[in-house]
Amino acid sequence: MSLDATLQDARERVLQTAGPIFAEKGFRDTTVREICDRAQVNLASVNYYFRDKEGLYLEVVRRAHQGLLKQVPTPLWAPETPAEHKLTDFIRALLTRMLGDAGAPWQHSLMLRELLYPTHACRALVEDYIRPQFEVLQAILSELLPESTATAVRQQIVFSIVGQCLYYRVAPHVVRMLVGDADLANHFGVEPLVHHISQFTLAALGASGQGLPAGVPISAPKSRTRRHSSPN
Amino acid sequence: MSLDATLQDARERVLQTAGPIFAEKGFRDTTVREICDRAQVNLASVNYYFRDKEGLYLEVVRRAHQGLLKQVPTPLWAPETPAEHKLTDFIRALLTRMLGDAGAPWQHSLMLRELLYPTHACRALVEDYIRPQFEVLQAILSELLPESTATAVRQQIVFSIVGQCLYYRVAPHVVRMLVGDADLANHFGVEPLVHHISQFTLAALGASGQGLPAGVPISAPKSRTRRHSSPN
DNA sequence: CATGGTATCAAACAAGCGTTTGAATGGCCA
DNA sequence: TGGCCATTCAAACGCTTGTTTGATACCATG
Repeated sequence: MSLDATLQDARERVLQTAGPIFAEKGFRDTTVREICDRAQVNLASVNYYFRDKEGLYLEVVRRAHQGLLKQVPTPLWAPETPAEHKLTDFIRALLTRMLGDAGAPWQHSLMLRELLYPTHACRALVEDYIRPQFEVLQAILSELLPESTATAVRQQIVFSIVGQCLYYRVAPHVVRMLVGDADLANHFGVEPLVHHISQFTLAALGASGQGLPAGVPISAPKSRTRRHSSPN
Repeated sequence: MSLDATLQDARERVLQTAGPIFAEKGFRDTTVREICDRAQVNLASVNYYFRDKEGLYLEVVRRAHQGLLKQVPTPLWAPETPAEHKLTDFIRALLTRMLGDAGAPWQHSLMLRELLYPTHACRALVEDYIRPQFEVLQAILSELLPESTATAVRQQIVFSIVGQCLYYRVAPHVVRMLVGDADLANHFGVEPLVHHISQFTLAALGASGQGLPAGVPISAPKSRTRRHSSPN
């Protein structure tokens, strides 16, 4: 009930401290002692505020998941926006979040852990966060594909796009070891990858669907509406 | 005694038991007690044969890695084989190993863990197992692309192909939750995915992927026996 | 038989973990 | 002021973990 209550409450300090640690080390390798040390609260605080370690973890995941939703709202395009443009925007948003120069790197690490080795928090994550984006992308593809295209084929294409982007999140070490340093800097940053994956995907769609213009403008209209609501 | 000679040694039983457990639970969540219970050896065996738990883990990773190399040798095609054909074969091999109806599911789980959260065993894995395949795929692409194509672009395409396949290994839960059960069975098995990813990729490359004969079996692995060095 | 090295075993050890406890603290209202 | 409540704290508890120990069985060799 005071002004911001973020750095005041011990509860809040624990939550904010625990997030990055859980993301980096996973649930099991994270100790409540480390959390409490770094948050400068007493060892018993986790059990006092969150009942037990798992209670804290679930709350952290819930927060991270809310934070992602707030930070990356469903993008809105003007109705006359060409679908190729929307696709490129979508891919840019995806890659930006994955390689995260933005303010949310650890939330995605946590999410990736949940997807690979799901806990109780996984289902809500998929339904609330992943499925909406899955359907946005499907809608974009509907504009680029013949009407007759089967749903399953559209979904295969969605996974092909997401898979291309996710790879750089899953296996950054591999990329770093396989390509030279110079190429890494010049051709594997966010924008070069946006260019490649967009071109690659549009070319694939153009050949399988009806003939589409190959050239796609790679303009960068960052239409980020970043709302800031109360942390509740 | 003559059949395998593997079920005799306690050391061997520990190794074979530990593999799947490490793959499923990770290093930290696996207890030596569970391993020894399931292997029906004494609790002290891990320390007796492998010095400590990490010693056992490294040996397990080394074995898994060797097993993968043996099981999936570099495929050899007849020189006149069209590159599109090779690409489809390569993708089929990749997906088969990923979704593994074959005999090696847990080795890949272990590998995936290493890639995401690397330990000391990661570098060797990349150099010995991943890089060779990376270069095979690059060679195939060289046949499909103009001579003038930059190396970095070829590598981006390699990652686009691998990313598409890897997705079904990384996020099988997500796929299962997002698509209907009927579609899952009909369109997301190995062979439908081979078809989709091949077509998608070839279309992107500008080649006509249509009319390729499907159903080419993966070449049988060459049997190569290798005795491992004495425990020291 | 005696011997020495190898393998197996039950038992215990030491450390780290999550969690609990009970007292101390400090603000708020009657 | 005195009592109530939420919060903080140091300390300890109980359990699981990886690891070590010392005794015991096995077995080929002199």
